[in-house]
Amino acid sequence: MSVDPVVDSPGEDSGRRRAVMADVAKLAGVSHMTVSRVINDHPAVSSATRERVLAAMAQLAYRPNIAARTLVTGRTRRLGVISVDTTLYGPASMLVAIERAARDAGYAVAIASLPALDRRALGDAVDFLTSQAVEGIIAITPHTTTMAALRHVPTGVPFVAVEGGKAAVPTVAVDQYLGAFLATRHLLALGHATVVHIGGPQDWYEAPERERGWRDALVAEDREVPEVVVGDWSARSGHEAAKQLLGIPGLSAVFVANDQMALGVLRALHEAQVSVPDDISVVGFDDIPEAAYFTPPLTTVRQDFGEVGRQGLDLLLEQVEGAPRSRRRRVIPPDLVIRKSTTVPLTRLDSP
Amino acid sequence: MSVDPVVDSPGEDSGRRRAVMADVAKLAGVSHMTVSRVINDHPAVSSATRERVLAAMAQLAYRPNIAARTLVTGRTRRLGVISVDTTLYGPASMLVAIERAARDAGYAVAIASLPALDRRALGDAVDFLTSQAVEGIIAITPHTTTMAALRHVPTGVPFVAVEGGKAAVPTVAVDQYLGAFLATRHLLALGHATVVHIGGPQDWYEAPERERGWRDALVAEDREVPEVVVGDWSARSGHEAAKQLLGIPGLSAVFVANDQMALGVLRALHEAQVSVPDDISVVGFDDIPEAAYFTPPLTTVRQDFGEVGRQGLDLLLEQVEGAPRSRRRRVIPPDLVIRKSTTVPLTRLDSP
DNA sequence: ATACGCCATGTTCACGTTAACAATGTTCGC
DNA sequence: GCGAACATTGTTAACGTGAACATGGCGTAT
Repeated sequence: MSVDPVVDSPGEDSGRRRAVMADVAKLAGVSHMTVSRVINDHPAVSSATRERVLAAMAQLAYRPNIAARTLVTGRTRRLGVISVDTTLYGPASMLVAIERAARDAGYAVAIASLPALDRRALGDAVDFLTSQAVEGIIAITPHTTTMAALRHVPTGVPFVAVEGGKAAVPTVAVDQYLGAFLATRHLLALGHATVVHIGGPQDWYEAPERERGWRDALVAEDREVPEVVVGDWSARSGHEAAKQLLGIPGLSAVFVANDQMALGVLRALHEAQVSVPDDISVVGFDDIPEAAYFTPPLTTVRQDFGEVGRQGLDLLLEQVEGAPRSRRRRVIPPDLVIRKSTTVPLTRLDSP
Repeated sequence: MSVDPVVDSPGEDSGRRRAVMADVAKLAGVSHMTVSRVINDHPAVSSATRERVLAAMAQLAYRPNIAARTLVTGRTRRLGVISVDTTLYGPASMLVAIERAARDAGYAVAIASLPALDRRALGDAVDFLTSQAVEGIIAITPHTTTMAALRHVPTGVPFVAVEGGKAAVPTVAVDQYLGAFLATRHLLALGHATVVHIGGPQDWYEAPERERGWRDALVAEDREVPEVVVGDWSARSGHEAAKQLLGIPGLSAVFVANDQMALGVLRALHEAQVSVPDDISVVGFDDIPEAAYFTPPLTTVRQDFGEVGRQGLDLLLEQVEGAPRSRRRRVIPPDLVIRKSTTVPLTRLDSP
């Protein structure tokens, strides 16, 4: 329990006041301007002087006052992230990736979570971050409502939406359509006559995209397109949706719009004594970390959320730093991860 | 595709430069000081003047320059959050709760994620946030290593650790010991002779605590204390641990240190044709949203992460705002959530 | 009627930094 | 050896806000 002697080391008068540039200057026997030059790596400082200044800075545990710097330079080097529900795996992953990349690029990240999904909440969040003087904002808002609200964001502050469909602002997103297409084609290639789809809530950008990919894959091979059952992304809703589907005669393959709902589906099928994949094949979407340990391990579509976050930051910095803005929309391809929840349908095994 | 006319409304000369206090003052025909008083709700402003100033502010879309304000007041109203892996459900939930509560209290939140779990990474993160002039820091670091590193945090900046055991700093945490005790006692009460424990990695604060609770519950009823098998929180490790346990004769109840590992356990048991709960009862820890939809729905210990986050913020603000600091450690009680993965053991049914 | 006090507002300054320009000393070319 | 270019350092002035103090006008108590 010894007293910690780190930092906050005594100034000359031990007056406890944080050292400022003038203090360093006095101790090093130079003007404050020379100290500023050392800090900003200005070339016009002799190495002898630089050493003296650095020593003084260390001795006083000097930290630059960023408020003063911001005031005079007009740059805050801060970015804002607006996010819906960072409890979800996707948004959480993107947030982490964004923060890492931002820090590497010398920016700090302030966050604002959305308490609701209406235009008002988005406006408040933008307002809040703007009042924090962020130089740019990344929104993780996979909802059509918030996407629409983006249209009303005050111009002037660089803005990027990740995982948010076609918007009035630059965007980075995983190709949901492609992922759904791949998943469905995988099931058809195994020999399933058609594929039932359990979709997500329609006010999320991903849901209609995934549905479209599924539908097009069926149409491309002239298959019947069954009715879509809609859930709300939760395991609970997947569980209920699956119970509805059990009555369908000949059902052998289900493409579920996310892994949580797929979990609910697996459970419902298990309860109904329906074997997966022998009786029914199931494909999910997202590849959450748990998916590989479902019963059975889930075939699903992996989205590289980290990459989405990094590219989103990249796109934002292009705007912030005024680089020649490249294309306004970047698309990340997903990967189909085949595990144990899909196989050849029984009907096909029966009649070769 | 019409041009958006919102905000950024034209200044008098449409010179595009952001309006400052002086501009508002001129337009309203007052001094900048009166504008400042209106902004800060100073009482000594006549309502007529106030109206005029507010109108001018609206017309110019004036936003106060927080850097200037910070410079003169010395207060940033910013807090920092350091977090391990916000991809995990617990940390993510706490982060959201902290941000909400902070914004409500008028503070902004900057984040710093830890790329590694050593003392160096923690030091860097603290350094980074300090350089951002945060007024306080909350660390979400459930590791004994980072906890130990907290000891070396520079004094002077208020600090709180959430979910981090006994530390050199004020702490808020769920009572892990109690949760484990409740879980184990529940199994014993059902009639199981003893309970096997699959523990978490020992360098996490929670792991030894949960193990201790489990052990004490067994000892309290004079039961045999089996060897602990250790996993790494992942479903994969739970799966492997369970395979090791299958050989144990008479095994009828398992207390797993988190829900993900419990998921792996459920899968391993399923693969081995062992019925849960009929052959073996399983209890998890955390109550992640998916737990209710495992096969079978998982009996587990719920932690109120939101509450931990809020209390953590509360504790931090006590320090920041210099209130009479209350106790330095707050403990949140967990809840046992009984679902379908636990029941009376077969042995007991056999011989009544 | 006058002085006192209070209310509303204005003036001046400081916060800590960087930009712009000024002022040294130093070296090099011819 | 002298002027010009250069390297190094210093001086001054912003940046936009809030604190502290100053000012003026008006009502009221005496």
